[in-house]
Amino acid sequence: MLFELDFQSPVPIYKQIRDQVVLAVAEGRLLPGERLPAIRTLAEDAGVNNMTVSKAYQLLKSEGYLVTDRRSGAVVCRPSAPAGLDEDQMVRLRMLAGEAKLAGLSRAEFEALCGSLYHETEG
Amino acid sequence: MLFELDFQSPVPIYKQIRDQVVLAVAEGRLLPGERLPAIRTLAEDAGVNNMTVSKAYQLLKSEGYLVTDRRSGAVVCRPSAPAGLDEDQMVRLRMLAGEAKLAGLSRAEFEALCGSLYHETEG
Amino acid sequence: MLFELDFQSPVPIYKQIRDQVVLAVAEGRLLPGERLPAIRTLAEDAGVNNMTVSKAYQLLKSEGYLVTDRRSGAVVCRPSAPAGLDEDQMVRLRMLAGEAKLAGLSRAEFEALCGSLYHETEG
Amino acid sequence: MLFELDFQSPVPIYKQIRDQVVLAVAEGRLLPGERLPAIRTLAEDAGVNNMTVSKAYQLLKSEGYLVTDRRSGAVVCRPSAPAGLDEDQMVRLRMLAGEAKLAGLSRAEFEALCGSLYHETEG
DNA sequence: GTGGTCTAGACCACA
DNA sequence: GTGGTCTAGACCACG
Repeated sequence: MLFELDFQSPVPIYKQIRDQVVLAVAEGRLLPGERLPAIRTLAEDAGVNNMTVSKAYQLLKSEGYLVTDRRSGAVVCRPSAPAGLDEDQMVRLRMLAGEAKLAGLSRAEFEALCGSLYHETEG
Repeated sequence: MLFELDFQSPVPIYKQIRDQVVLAVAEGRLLPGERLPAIRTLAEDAGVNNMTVSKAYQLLKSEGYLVTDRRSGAVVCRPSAPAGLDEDQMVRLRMLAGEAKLAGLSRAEFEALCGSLYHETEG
Repeated sequence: MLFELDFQSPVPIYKQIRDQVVLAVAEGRLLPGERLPAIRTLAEDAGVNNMTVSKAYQLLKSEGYLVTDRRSGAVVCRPSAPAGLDEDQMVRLRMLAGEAKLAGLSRAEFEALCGSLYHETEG
Repeated sequence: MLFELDFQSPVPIYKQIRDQVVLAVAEGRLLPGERLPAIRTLAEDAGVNNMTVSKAYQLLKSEGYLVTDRRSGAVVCRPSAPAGLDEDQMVRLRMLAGEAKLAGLSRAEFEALCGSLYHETEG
């Protein structure tokens, strides 16, 4: 099963789905060209509303991680024009850098940690 | 002025305040022991409600970035026992590592970026 | 009716709500997995503001007595990893032990009293 | 030094002073007939406002733990007519019994804990 | 429907 | 002066 949803999390469910798809792609568990389950299927499996899954898929589409083909449904794809992190992502990363510093990590430790997390995603 | 709030942002205002305080501490613009503005003062300056600021301060307190002295109000402090990133922070960082990868950054580039953001906070 | 609030009490209303929920759980009047009334419902029934109830619920959540399921609202739960009394609770108990002694109770009487109060909560 | 005040505690300072006097009496560190420091002295030593100490002393007086003699100042005394715990104390103890139960303590464990805390105060 | 957030006031306890 | 609490509304995100 691809998804582990936490209904008690403050993170919206559609966001959790989106996040887990992105991670799966980054880690190579989901390959470009591969099909995602149909909305109804996934919704039933995960015990959530169709609308919730639909929202997640639309978000993924708008971010370029997904294309919907009329015949084959939702298909994974890596962003066509990778252009570095966008502003929102930079803000989040900067925030984490600050928190890491206050949490006692040195710059080297923080870099190493980031690298190892990137590596993990090598799958 | 310490705070720049974006009232259009989906990020709650109390969270924006919290974030900016944390960043300010990390960047050395706010020193441990320094006093934060009184709730009412900040609320008026920023044009938001007292309770919004109050909520931000309580969040900061619960995270250990702030203590409220019964005599002198809100005082900045670095977490007494820095213990690395917590689980939530790790999840956020891991997510960013994945997104960075899909955005076309190499591991080295990502590490360098993280390092530079950490460095920025050296203030 | 689950709640009896005393608006004259110096104890904040949100704290009273929190206390009564905890007691109800301890006494078995509220079972793990059971739903608590919706914030608005409870607020209206009790004649208090939504935010007051909301604050009580958030406090209960932070203490692990409550989880809010994104689909079905507030659900009671016993702390997953019961780990004895925390420091604050120990301080309060120690204070009471001292007061009991000064109130003329012998050690045996105090123990018996504590036991009987625990027993009451067997519900 | 008799007092250790925590200015960052949510417990009011006057209440902390009152609590520590009561504990000291219960533990025998303060004996009936003994004099407490003058308000001004204590206030200066502890770095708090005269009013704060005064409030604590008045509270202690109203509870019967203290009498003020025009010549000798504030004098410790055990309550003249020990009459068991009052209603407020019972409520607090009952609350703790419930919390102890939810924290995983058995009735026997709770009783033993209460007993040991009482014993500690034997000093 | 749910909880989360916010406003524009207010009162109180504390120091 | 400070923070803590509360009210009576409101809007939004989520499912």
